[in-house]
Amino acid sequence: MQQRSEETRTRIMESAIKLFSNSGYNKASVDDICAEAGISKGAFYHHFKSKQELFLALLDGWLQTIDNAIEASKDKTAPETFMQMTEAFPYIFETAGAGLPMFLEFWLQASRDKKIWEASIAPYRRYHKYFTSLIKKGVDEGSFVEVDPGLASRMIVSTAMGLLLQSLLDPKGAKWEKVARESTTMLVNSLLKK
Amino acid sequence: MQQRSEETRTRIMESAIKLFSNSGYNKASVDDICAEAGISKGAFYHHFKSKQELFLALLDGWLQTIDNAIEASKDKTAPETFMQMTEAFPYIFETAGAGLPMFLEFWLQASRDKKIWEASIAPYRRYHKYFTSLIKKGVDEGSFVEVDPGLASRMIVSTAMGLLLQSLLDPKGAKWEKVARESTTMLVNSLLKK
DNA sequence: AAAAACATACCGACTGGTCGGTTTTAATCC
DNA sequence: GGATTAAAACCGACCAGTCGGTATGTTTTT
Repeated sequence: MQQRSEETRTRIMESAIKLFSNSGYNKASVDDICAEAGISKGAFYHHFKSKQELFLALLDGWLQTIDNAIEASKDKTAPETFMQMTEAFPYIFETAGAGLPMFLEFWLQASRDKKIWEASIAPYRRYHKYFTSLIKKGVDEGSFVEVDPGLASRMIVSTAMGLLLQSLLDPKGAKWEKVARESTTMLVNSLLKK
Repeated sequence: MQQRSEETRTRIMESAIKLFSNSGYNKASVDDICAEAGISKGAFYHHFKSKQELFLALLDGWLQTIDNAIEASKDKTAPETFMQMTEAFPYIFETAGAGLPMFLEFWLQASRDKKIWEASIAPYRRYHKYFTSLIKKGVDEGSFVEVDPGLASRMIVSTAMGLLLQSLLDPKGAKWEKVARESTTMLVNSLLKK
């Protein structure tokens, strides 16, 4: 039965997320990951042909969760979608401490590793397209003022990313969840037609 | 004479910036840095007692340039300062490809290394304070609408950081300099009293 | 000649990855 | 349904190479 195999694979990936987040891609050794997962090196290389492939698998899973979130808000109006996003903020910032360094790790690796870059850039562009069309929809619906949807998309994503980055650097420097909510409100307000 | 010593130290730091940017902190070995600088390992450890200390020195220099820029705009009005910042954008995005991974490296290391974190967090908070007081000044002067200066400061920094991050991931995905200029205009416009 | 600046050879710890062997699993046969 | 078997899953010792850092010696400066 392949259930045990499945479990092992999952344990490897979970351990990797934990260690990559805490120590970074380079510092977290394959041996460390194996120890954390409670398996042997042989098992590791049975499931993943290299450390990089494991990283790619992690990236894939992460992108999948985003895709799912987007899929879930498919048939809502533009403002509704934004409101739903703000509701996710508490959860995001709660879990940010653990997941964010991992996210940054993705970014950094992508800027240096061609393979990883190609695996990242396509979904990233897809998300930008989605956001752009969402804003365009809002403009066409008449609920948003007339802005350049592409530009607004870049700005919103930028604000979100920058906020997350700052919360990572200085978790106790501000009530980040509150800052994020107010920032979104401010952004959406400047977007909404009065 | 200590001029040669000074030169060697500078060469080490320049080589380190180049290699850290291209390969990252971990992958860029001390040997690599020495080879790039055209000096020996002995010379390296004569000038820096460890690899981390070199990194800290780099961070220091980088923060210094920011401090200088702030100092230069000391006695201008708030809107003027913002306009001056937009003028620096072309230069920033031109050199971003080389310097940004290094910047991200700072960030990532800071989130994991207590020593580096302490060296980063103090200046970071200082900059936040500066921005906040700048916006507050603008509000008091009557040129800005009444916003929460702290919140606005976080937002502006976030947008800048997010934009830089995006330009790093996808340099050819947009005309980032233009996006940055328009974003600033949009932000300042929503801040300026009509 | 003293000290600062630099070079070279080297060390122990650790890295990603391999490999031959062992156990577990599940389908097959009697 | 118990024995058989082959493949899948797993183990852990091991390899070649790399790393940051040191010890010791040589050159250059003052």
